[in-house]
Amino acid sequence: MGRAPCCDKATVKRGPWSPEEDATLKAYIEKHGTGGNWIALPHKIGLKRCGKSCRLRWLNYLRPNIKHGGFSVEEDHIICSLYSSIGSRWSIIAAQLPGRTDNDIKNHWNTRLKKKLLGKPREPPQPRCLSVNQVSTEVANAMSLQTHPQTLSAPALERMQLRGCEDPFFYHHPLGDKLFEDQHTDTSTSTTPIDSSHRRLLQVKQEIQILLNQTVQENMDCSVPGCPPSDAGGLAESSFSDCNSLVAGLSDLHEIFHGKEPFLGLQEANQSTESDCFKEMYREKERDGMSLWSSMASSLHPDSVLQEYLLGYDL
DNA sequence: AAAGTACTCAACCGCGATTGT
DNA sequence: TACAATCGCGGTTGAGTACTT
Repeated sequence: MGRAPCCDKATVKRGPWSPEEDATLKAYIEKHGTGGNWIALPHKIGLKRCGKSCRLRWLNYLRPNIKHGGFSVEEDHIICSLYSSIGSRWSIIAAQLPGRTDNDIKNHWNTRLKKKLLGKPREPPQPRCLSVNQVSTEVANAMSLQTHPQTLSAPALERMQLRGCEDPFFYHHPLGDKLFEDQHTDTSTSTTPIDSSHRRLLQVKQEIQILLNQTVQENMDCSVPGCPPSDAGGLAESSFSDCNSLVAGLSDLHEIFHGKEPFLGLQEANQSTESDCFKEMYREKERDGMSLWSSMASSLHPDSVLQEYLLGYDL
C-alpha cells in the first residue's frame, strides 16, 4: 500500500506551465492571496493543475522579486559556506539570499558550485547507518574505516572537502580561494566582492551562532544531572524538534571527526532515534570537552533564519 | 550537418511535519 | 486523541538546449 496521491493524476495537467496558466495563477494570487489552501486553489480558478504544482510554480517562479540565474560571487560564497556548515538545508540557505528560491540554490549547487569546488562528480551515496548484521564487521574494521574517508557518506565527504577541520567557515580555506580565484585578482580596493562577502558571512555566522548556542544551552541544561528527565530522557522536546533537523548534519560531522565507529550502527541495532544519537553526542562532548562541539554550535540560528525566510516569502 | 553527449533547470515525487476537525 | 488533509522540504527526473565529435 503506497501513499494516496494528493490529486488525480489522470485529470491533472503536468509538465511545463503555459503563459496563460501563469497569468491565471499570478492574477488570482495577487488579487486574493492563496487562501491558505493550495489544494483547493486550482479548482477555484479553473486550472487543471495539482495544488502542489501551483504552489511550486508561485514560489519558484511567479512571486514578486524572484531572481533567476546570475548568482553573484557573494551569493556563491554564502551558499558554499552555509552548505559546509549545515549541509543541504536549502530552504535555510535560501532564507539568507533574498529573491532566491531553495530550488534555484539547489540547482546552482548541484550543477555549478559542487563541480567547481570538488572537481568531479559525486560518488554514489553510501548508506548512512549500518545494518544490525553489519555491526560486528564494522567494529572489526573500525580502524580501517577511520582511516579511509571514502567510507563516509557522499554529503559528508563533500562537506569535509569544503570545510577546514578547525575553521568552519571555509573562506579561510584554500578551497575557498579555489572557487573564487578567477574573481579574486583585484585586491587594490577595499570594496571588492570578497570583502563584502566576508562581511555578510560574518553577519550570517553571528546570527546563526546565537540561536544555536541558545538551543544547545537549553538542551544541555535539561540533560545535566539533577534536571528532571523528560519522556525522551532529558532533552526538552520543544526545542528538540529544532535540533532534530540538525542531527543528520551532526552525524556527518561525527563521521568526519570520529570515523564510522559503532555509534551509528548500534543506534540502529538498539532501535534508537536520532534524538538518542544527539544525546549521546552531547554526552561525548561532556566527556571529551572537545572544541568540535563549540564550533558546531556555530552552525545554526533558527530564529533569525526563520525571520529571513518569512521575509523572503512575504505575500 | 548529423549524431552523440553533457548540462541546465523546471517540475515532479514522496515523506515527515503541521494543522484542522 | 485520532485521523485526515495539507504544507513544506529535499531528492530526483527528464525535456530542452548547448556543446563536442
